Amino acid sequence: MKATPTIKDVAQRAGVSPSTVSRVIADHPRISAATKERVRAAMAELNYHPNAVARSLVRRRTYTIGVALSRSAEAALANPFFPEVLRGVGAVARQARYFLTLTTATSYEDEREQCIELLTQRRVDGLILLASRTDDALVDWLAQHSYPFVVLGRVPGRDVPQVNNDNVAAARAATEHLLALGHRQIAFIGGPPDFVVSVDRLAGYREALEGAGLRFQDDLVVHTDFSYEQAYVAARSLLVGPAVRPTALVAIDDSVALGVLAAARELGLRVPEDLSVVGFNDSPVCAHVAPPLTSVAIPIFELGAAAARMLCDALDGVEGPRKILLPSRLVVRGSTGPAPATGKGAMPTPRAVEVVRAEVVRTFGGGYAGG
Amino acid sequence: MKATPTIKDVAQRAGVSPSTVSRVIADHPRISAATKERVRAAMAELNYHPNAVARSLVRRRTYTIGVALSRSAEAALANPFFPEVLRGVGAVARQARYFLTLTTATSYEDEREQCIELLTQRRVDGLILLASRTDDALVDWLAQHSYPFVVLGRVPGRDVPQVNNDNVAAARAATEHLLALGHRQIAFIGGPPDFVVSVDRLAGYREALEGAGLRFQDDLVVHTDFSYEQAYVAARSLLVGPAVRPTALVAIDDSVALGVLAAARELGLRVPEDLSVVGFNDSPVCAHVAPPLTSVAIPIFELGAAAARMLCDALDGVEGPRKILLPSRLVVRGSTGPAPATGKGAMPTPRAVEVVRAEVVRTFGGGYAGG
DNA sequence: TTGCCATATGCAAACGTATGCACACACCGC
DNA sequence: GCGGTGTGTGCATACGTTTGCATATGGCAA
Repeated sequence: MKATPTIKDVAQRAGVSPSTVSRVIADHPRISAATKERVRAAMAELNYHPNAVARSLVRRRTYTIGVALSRSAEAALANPFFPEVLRGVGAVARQARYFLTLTTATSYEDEREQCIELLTQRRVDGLILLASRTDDALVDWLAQHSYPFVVLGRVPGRDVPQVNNDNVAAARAATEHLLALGHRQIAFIGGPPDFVVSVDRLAGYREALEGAGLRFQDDLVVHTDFSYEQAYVAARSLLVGPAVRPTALVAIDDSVALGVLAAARELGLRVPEDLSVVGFNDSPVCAHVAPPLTSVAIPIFELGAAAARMLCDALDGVEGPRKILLPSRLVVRGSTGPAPATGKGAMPTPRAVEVVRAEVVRTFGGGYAGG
Repeated sequence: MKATPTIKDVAQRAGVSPSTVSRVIADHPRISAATKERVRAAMAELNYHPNAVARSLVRRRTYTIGVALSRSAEAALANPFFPEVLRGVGAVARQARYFLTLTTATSYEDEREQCIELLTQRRVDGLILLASRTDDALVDWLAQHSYPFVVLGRVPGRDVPQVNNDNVAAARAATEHLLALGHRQIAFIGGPPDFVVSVDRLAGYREALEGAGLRFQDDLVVHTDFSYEQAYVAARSLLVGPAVRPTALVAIDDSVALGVLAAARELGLRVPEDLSVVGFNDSPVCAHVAPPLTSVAIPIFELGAAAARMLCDALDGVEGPRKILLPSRLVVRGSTGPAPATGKGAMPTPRAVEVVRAEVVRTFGGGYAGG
C-alpha cells in the first residue's frame, strides 16, 4: 500500500493550490464550477480522503463526543439500558456528523480519570455521562472547568444540562396502579440509597401512598443493589418477616422483580393471586417469564437521543433546552392483579385491569424542558 | 476559561525550548534530571496536558481503535453479548493505552460506510468487527486495503486475523449432553442460514448425531431469526407437526430457548419431563426462569479481550497468533433431563446428570491459536 | 484610458506536537 | 594544546489541513 494521498497530491494533479482543494472540500461558493469538477475528479482518481486528525488540529474540533456509561451499576450486564441508550446517542450523533468515543472502566474513579483524560487531551468536544450517585465529583469538575457535557439522569441541586425520565411520576404511577387494584399493604424494594434513582422512585412510591391517605411504613421498605440475588434475599425478609405480609410490591428494577418472583415461588405464594409485583425498565424478558411481569417502560433510546441532541446543539452553538424530562409508560401484564380479599370484610377492588396477554399501556410523567 | 496552555507556554515558563518539553513528556534519557524536574513543575503549575490531536498528526497514530458491533443481529438488545464484548475489548485496550471509538448503525451498509470512514479519515489505527454473515464485503475491503483489523467470529475461507469460540464443539457438546440423557429425537432451531454461527452450530449438532450413529433428519431442523417471537412459532411447528415429536431440542440462542419454553408451556408439555431444552450464551436470565435453562456459556468477555489484544499487538508491532479459538462451557440446569420412557420398551437412560439448583459445568472446545 | 468592483485563486501563516541534526560544553587521555 | 567522546539542549522542519489576506483577471462605467 503506497502512502495515503494528501491534499497536496490532489492539488498537483488538478493543477491548483492546496487551498483551492480545501475550499472544494468545504464547497466554498467562490470556487468556479469548472475547478470544482476538476478537483473532484482528481480526488476520485487518487482515492483521496481528508485526514480527520489534521482537520481537527486546525479547526480545534474533533467532531467526536465521549460517552461514559459504565460508571453505574445500572449499566450492568443483564440490563438492556446500556446498548439501548448507546443506540439513541449514536443515531443522533451520526446524523449530526459526530463520532462516539466511549470509556470502559470498572471503577468510579477509573471512569472519572478516563473522562478527564478525554477532555484535557482534547480527544473529544464534549461528554455525555450517566450520573447515578447523589453526589458526583466528576460533574463538579466538568462544570467548574466549563467543558461541554450533558448528564443522563438527575443531579440534585446542581444546575447542569441534563436529560432524565420522571422517576418520581413513574414510581407514583406504579404504586397507584396497585392501589387501584385494592392493595393497601404495598412494599418497596429500592436500590442503594446514594443513587438518585433510588431516592426518586422511593419518593414517588411515598407520594402515591400519602395521596391515597395511607401511612408510609418504614418496615415495608428495603434497600438492596440491583441484583437478582440480593433481591431474592430482600424479598424473603419482607415476605416472611414478623410484620403483616404485603400483598403487593414495587421493585426498583426488573432484575429485582425477578428475584421477588423466585422468592415468592419458593414460599408457595402465587403471583398475582397472593402477591402482585411491578418492576422497572420493561426489559424484553418481562414478557417472557411466567407470569409476565408488569413493568414501567423507560424511554431509554429517547433518553440517549435527547442527550446527544442537547450536546450536539450546544457544541454547534444552537439554542435549546438545558433540561429535559421524559415520560414513562406503565405496561400492565400478568404479575399484578386484584388484592386478595382480607379476612375481615374484604377491601373493595375498584376496577380490574386487563391483565391477560394483551398489554395495557399507560403514559404519564414528563415535562420541565425549560431553557 | 483562558486558552489551554501549549507546549510553548510550558517551555517559556521553564526556561527551555519546546523540544525539551516534548522530550520530558516522552521521558527522554538525554534530558538531565534537573531540567526534567523544572519542566514538570511548570507543567503542573500551568495545568498543562498534551494535545492528543497534535500528537496524532505528527506520530501518525491516533491510539484509538474502532469497534463495530452493531452490524449483527446477535448484538440485539436482549443479548448480553454487546456490552460484555465491549467490556473485554475496553479492558485490554485501556491497558495498552488505546481509546475506543464505536460505530452505531442500523443497517449493514451503514455500518460498512462508517467503518470505511473511520479508517480512510485516519480517525482510528485499526478495527475490531463482529463478522456474522458467511460473506462479508467489508472484510474483503479491509484485507484488500491492508488496514489493521481483527474479526470477532469466523470468516470462512479467508485467512484474516480472527477470534472466535468453537461453535461446532459447543453445539456438539450440547447435543451430546442430550444424547447422554437418552434422547434420540433431538430437534434443532437455528438462526438465519447465512450466519456463520448458524452454520457452525448446525454442523456440531449434526456431528454429535452422526457420532452416536443417528441419522440427521431434515424435518427436525428449523431456521428462524434470533427472536423470541419467531422461535415461539418455530417451536410450535416442531412440536405439533406431523412428525414424531422430539423429546429434546437445541436452540441457537437463549432468547430462542425462551420462546421454546413458552410454546411448550402453551402446549401442556412439561420441561424437562416431556421436553428437554438447551440454549446458547448462558445469559443471566437463564438462572432466573422456570425451569432454569441449561445453556452453553460463551466466554464473551474473553473474546473481546483476545480480539483487542491481537489488534493492539499488531499495531504495536508485537508478534502473536493471528487466529484464536476459545472454549465454551456447558452449564446444566433444570431444563434438561432424562428422555421419557418410550412405549415400546424404553430407551436406557445412561446416567442422570444433576439438574437441580446446582449448576454442572463442563468445559470443551478451543484451539487453533497458531501464527 | 483609468478606476472600480466582482470573481476566482494563491500565499503564507497558523494549529500543537515530535524528531533528525547540529552544536555547546565538559571531561578525558595523550 | 589537541582530537575525541559523551552529555544535554536548541533549531528547523514536518505532520495535513484551514483561512485571512493579497492578488490576478475580466467586465464595465466614467
